[in-house]
Amino acid sequence: MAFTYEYARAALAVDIVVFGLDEDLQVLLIKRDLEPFQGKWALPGGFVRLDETLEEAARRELDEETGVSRLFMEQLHTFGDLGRDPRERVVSVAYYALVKLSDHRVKAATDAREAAWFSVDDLPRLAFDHDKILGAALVRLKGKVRVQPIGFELLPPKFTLSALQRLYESVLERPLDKRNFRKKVLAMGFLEDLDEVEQDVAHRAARLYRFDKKRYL
Amino acid sequence: MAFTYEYARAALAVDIVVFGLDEDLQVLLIKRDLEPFQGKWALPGGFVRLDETLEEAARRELDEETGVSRLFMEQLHTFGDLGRDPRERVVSVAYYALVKLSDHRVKAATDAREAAWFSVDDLPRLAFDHDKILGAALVRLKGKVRVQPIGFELLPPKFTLSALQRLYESVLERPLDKRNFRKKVLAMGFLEDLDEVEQDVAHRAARLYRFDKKRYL
DNA sequence: TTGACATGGTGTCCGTTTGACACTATCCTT
DNA sequence: AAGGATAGTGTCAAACGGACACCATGTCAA
Repeated sequence: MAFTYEYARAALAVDIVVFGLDEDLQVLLIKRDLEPFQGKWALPGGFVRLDETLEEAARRELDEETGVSRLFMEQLHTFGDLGRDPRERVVSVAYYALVKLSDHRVKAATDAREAAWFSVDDLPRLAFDHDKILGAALVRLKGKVRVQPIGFELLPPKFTLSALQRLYESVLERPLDKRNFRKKVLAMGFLEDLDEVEQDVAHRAARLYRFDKKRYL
Repeated sequence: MAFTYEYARAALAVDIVVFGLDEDLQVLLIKRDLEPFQGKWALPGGFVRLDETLEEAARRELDEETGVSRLFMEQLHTFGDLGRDPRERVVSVAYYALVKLSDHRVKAATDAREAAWFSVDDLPRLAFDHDKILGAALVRLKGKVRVQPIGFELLPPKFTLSALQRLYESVLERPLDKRNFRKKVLAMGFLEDLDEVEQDVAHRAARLYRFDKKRYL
């Protein structure tokens, strides 16, 4: 089946920058199995179908290519420069997403398509203009984390204040003062103290907290 | 001439929210001369050609439809919901722009296409999902103006501190304290005192200032 | 000419926020 | 029992933000 239009049309794609947290901040990439850029690492993504919204397309492609689903996702920017795809004009709506790595690490690695997590400090050259997209996503994440508590999307349901601080330090790329950090996040009032401590650690166990969405709103 | 593709493609458009400042904050709209929504007011915009970037398309459409050119413009968000255009699937990349109304008021009014400035406090119902786009642009403008001195794009080259304050009050939709405002903007250090005063006013003349881009950077 | 009117221009105080800074507590391991 | 690792805790000073009122200057009209 073919589709014919009076004027030439660009192809419309979505690309997704998926952030996860391990020791440091990670990004999910897939290895391209087709030309162009065959064998290169790229952001997961693909073409938008006519019967799905842009965000639906992003979620579908991400699930198909990496098995990752059910995550926080937001539109980032639309990239439409000429020549960003060597085949033809492709305009790509980029999204960024945050996932709890604990939920998703294995799935991504065992999927048919080769997908892997990379530290943002040690990235390969990416296909297309995906370096640029990833850079924009990092800038956005840094800006966002200052004003909205989106960081919790990256952590398991129960976490320690130290883990939360490491997350913020990874995203902001600078050390934070422990006392000031704790003072501040506790003053925000949307952390619920679970009255539990972590298990099986080789040192004093830290208290566990949970993000209380109701209190945040 | 016709163009044929293996898969169905959405049409790609741009829409532009142009802000100007008069007594209060204004938006530039055009009256649609074709179906759908014939006779309704809408944001200027149109389809993207394959040989131009998204921003080029936005500037071209704006110039064609309203005569407005050479302005500050930034990408806002991409709107791609199903059914937002009753004819077919259209994905629109929205931009917002700021202009000095003094430069542009007449041109827009005398252009062949019916274009007009509307106060943001007194807007008609717009065609398509343009209400939603305009709402998003207002939210963005409010957020942006707090952290970046973009407001100067809306004023003539020489302006008084009162004019600057009225601009901020229009954008933020709340009154600001005169002394605190002056303290703050002068402390920022990118206003150049021109040692001139306004002319032909029926009261004490105010000093004129200029935005000093070098000092800002 | 003078008084009314409209807008310009100026400083202080207080409460909050931010950032710098160091030591003791607890639990596990050897 | 000692050492190692991380948890947890408070104070002070500077910067910032918001509330608040009066005199100055120029035009216009009586």
